[in-house]
Amino acid sequence: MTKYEYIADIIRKRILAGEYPENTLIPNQVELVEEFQVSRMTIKKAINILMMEGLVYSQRGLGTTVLNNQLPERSATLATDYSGLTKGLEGKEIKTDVIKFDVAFPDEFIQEKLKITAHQPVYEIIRLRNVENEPYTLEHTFMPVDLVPGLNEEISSHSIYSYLEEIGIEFAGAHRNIHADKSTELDHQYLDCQPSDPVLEVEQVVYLKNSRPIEFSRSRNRYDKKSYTVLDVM
Amino acid sequence: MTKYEYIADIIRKRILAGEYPENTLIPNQVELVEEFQVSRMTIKKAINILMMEGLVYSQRGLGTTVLNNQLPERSATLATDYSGLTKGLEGKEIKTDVIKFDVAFPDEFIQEKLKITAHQPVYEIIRLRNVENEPYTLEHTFMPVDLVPGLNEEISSHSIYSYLEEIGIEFAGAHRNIHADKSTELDHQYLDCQPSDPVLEVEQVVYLKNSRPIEFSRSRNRYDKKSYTVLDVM
DNA sequence: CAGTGGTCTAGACCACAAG
DNA sequence: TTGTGGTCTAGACCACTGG
Repeated sequence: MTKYEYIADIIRKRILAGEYPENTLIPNQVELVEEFQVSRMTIKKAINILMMEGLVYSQRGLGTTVLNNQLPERSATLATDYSGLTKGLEGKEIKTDVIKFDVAFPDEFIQEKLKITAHQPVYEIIRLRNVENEPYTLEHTFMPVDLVPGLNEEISSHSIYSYLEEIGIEFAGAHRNIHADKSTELDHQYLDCQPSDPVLEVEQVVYLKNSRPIEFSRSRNRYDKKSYTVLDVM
Repeated sequence: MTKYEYIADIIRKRILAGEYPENTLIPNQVELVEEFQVSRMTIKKAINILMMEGLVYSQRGLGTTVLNNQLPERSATLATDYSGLTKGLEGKEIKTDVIKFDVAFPDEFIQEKLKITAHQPVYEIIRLRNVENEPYTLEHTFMPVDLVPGLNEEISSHSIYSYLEEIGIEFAGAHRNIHADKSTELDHQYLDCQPSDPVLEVEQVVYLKNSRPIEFSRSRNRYDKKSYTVLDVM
């Protein structure tokens, strides 16, 4: 844990606890320098984190203001949440049905997305994630076999991402595309939705630290159960 | 223009020009310090910008790698684009029909979103944006009157955001929620879509630098014409 | 004007990857 | 071990806000 992360954590707690109330200024950077006994650059970096989280906003000449407490809305998934399931679901019962688990050679589309050749096999996995016994997301995932040795149906039925973390795989980031679509036969069957219901589809490519794509997936969500939130700071 | 923005611009151009090819390392930070005659912190900040744009990725001990050229995909709107229309539409003919332009008192929902009281009037504007004579987005917008003096139907029929920039209004950021919905009567009428077609709805609150919300809007998009892309760097 | 945050420096030390 | 990027410092100057 770096100093600036540590300091950001403390200030965040103070904001959430109301110690620094909404629409007021937090102590200026010089005062924070004195409190934490660090350089101002370090304070600045800590505040930057909070600004990217949408908690505060800094203005030259004025100070740093606490914005309205942006708490998690309804069942929305933060766009920075890439494991597919919201952290807000912690504590709830999550059950995963593995509908398909296969190894096959990729078609051209998948080759392009995962930057691999036709001769490198991929896992093809379809999973239904249930939360509190209600269908939540239907995920269709492709991963290169050579990047994820030892993946199997048993692991898939729990959390693939926990497994990846265990074997020391580190992620660099993800590219997502979010759009609406008509529901298909498969959606009706598994998401338990009506033919007239739309779905929210999220396509993502997840990259490793070495810049290789490790996953291409499409997840389809009931339109009334899931949405995405994005926070832009300019 | 700060030094680090200037340097980021130059390095970005080199990457896009192929001078720093994909999947190769760019010169290390010490070399860049020598080339640009600045401190390493400044080089670091410049590289950070490119990393947030998804162009490069830095690893301790290794260097900074050029990632695959992430060019704009299909008709996707970048999530950091808050004016409602993609910059990729530049050069195309955009026509705006103002369907409703009213001033009224806000209901509770809008009061909450815009952080105002029931006695502060708001503009309520419904606009249809057409691109190349095809319906593109149906926007339903609320803005506090006191923040945007002099807004009228004529201005609304062009670009509200250009007007806001002209009168010197500065934005701090936006909160967006993206989800799918069934299409309504209004959608069928204006977006020229079928009753069975879903729509992609984006709700956003745009904040000013002084942290006041200036806009709450819902925009509804044909599911086959628009999507959102989000880039996460961890 | 005084006070704020934004940038920038020159140098230091550390964590990490690779040979 | 060497070279890389990540962090951190102490101080400086500047741009902007408000009175």
